[in-house]
Amino acid sequence: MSSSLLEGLNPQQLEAVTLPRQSALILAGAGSGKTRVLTTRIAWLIHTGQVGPLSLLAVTFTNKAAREMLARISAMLPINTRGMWIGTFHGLCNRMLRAHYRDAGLPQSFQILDSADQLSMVKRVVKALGMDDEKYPPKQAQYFINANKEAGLRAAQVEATDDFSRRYNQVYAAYDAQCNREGVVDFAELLLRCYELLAKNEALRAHYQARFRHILVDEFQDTNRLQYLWLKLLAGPQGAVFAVGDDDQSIYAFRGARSGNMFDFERDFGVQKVIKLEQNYRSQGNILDAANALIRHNRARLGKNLWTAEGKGESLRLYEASTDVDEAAYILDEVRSLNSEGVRLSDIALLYRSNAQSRVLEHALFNAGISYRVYGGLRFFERQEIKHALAYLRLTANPEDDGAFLRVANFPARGIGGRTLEQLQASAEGAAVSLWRAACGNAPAGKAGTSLAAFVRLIEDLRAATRDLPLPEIVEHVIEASGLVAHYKGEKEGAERVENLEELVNAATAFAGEEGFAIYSADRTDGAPEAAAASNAPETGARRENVGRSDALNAFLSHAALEAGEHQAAAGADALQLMTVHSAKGLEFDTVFISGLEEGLFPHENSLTEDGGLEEERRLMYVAITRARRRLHLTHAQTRMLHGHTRYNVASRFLDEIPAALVRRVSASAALPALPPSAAGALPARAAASLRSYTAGGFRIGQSVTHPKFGAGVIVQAEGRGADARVQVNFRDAGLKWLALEYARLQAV
DNA sequence: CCTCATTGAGTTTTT
DNA sequence: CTCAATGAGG
Repeated sequence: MSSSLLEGLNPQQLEAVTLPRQSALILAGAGSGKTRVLTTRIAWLIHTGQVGPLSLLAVTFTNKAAREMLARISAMLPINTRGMWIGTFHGLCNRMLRAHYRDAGLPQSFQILDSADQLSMVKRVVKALGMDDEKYPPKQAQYFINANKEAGLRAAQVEATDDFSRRYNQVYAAYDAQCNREGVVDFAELLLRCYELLAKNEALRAHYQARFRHILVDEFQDTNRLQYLWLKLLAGPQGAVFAVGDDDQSIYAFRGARSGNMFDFERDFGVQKVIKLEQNYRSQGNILDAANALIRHNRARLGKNLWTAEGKGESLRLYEASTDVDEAAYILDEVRSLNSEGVRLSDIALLYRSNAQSRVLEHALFNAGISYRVYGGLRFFERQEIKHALAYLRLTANPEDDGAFLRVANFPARGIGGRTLEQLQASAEGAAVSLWRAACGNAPAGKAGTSLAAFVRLIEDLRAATRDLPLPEIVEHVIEASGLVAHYKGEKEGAERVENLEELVNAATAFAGEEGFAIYSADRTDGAPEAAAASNAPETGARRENVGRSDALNAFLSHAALEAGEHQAAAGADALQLMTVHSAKGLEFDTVFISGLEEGLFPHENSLTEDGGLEEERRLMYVAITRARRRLHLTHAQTRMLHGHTRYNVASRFLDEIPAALVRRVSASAALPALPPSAAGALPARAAASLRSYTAGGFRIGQSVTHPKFGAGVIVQAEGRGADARVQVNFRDAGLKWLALEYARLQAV
């Protein structure tokens, strides 16, 4: 099997896989075999004896990508991947911090806050500072904190110039102080803390720099500043970083990703070799041509052109719907006929720019009885009942966790009201201690004090009773003894929640039994340096079966925070796939529908005011197009219901950027009766009825028009008659304008 | 403490 | 329009 490792690679892939030890940038276009190159290189490095499995580090953005990488490596090499440093940025940082918690200034059982936990902590801090949460929304403060952490800045280093940033920075400082008191870290903190650990601890830095002879990075275009700095520090001056990315698929600038890191990387790491992977193994020619033509309109590019050895394939299809409902009907018909031709539903994707668009589509599919699956719902570990159970578990691991305390102190209800908690918070703040300590110490007299004491006793009992239990039994005991299960059993719609709680026990069982364990546990088997070894728990070198209760529980809680689970429970076997373009990244389908291709929607109107926003939208469109293997349908609607109002949209400029020769315009599907060609005639009866309000000039609301100066647009409002008649036109490029019909030389399209 | 009503916001999202 | 979050009242 090993001799066949390199078989079937094209020359560029082969060169990338077998590159000598040096920093290199691999520009890997969509569908060019990026993951294959990455995993084959790892397998090749190990197989040829250039590096041991424990001396390389590979980092991804999602757990899914990390799992896939591990699975592919196991398939290529007969080695045990357990213990290898392959994971997400956050997962790897967590692992390092667990191993060196003392050097990092963290308690051994530090807990991880997810975004919701973080927001509630920020709210508490804003309140404690006596700030007006209307004027300074906690959400904004949270954004401020994360943006600065991701830029590598602590509150003391932030240059606050205006009043708002000064106030938010105050929140940042207080928030960090509170996190330290409670022994909790947010996602960005995992990275920043790990970065600082390596930056200030020379022995540790030297150890890891020497250890990780090869560092491989997936989706490099999505790295933020802090991740880049972390990589640089970890690699060191002698490091070899193999970065794989595609600047054309950078669609997360809005959350801090800097595709500019690719330029910096070439400079900072003295990159000698930039390899472009441009042969695409996924899509047929017409689809690739469309993608290439579109993305050529972007200026900020490293430059790359995809090609395929396959034929041109089918033309793209463009359908202009009258309404969003009509658009859904078209898609439905096409899906039906494809399905009857033998295309599996799960091989068809329905993509849209924003989640709100899925509603109409779902409605149509539901009524037609077509099974579908929507990505992007509540995830398992984010469910209320699961968060409650985790809060109890967290309190048994670390009672100083105020967030967990507040979440369950009165859930299930046990007579600890808002008033009691307020008093407790005040006394905790006064003494600069956690709520737990405040509750243990000077519990107020009376009924409130009794309830608090009972809660304290409950947590202590949970702790004592689970001390020597294996992980699944800890979880089982806690969901029962906390009263959660009983509470939900008593609720009329609580059956599903009880099931989820039981599922949590199963999750713990699965977790304890598999390798996920190693990823989140402190790393004890790979000889960290003195400074580090000293900070490890006494049982250095312990085997997995000896790992203590707190380790197993901490690992499981980390897992819960860092891997919130599938977006939705896997539905029936064969279902149509509905998702936003963002969540489609990395996936591929036989047939893809991109819906809502309208100005204002895609590109989204908010993006137009942002710096580089339009180019990011175009990259997003590029990602959408390149998901398709054989068939690509593009649809837009003249009229769409959004936020309770009808909007009249112009076709997306992206449609104009695709060469007409690649596209076949289709009118309503063959399954529907043929319609007259005129725009008004093509409207379904109910839509036409609602639009039949003609203005004096003979123009109609919803009609497409052109103006000699402003170009293409759609009439969205009309008023007045005769010489006073005015219409409001939504121009694709010029935006909304009121025009007097007497003067404006408007033309119907 | 729970329920009902009002209010407001409404791109994209992983960790 | 529709969902989530907050606040008043039983």
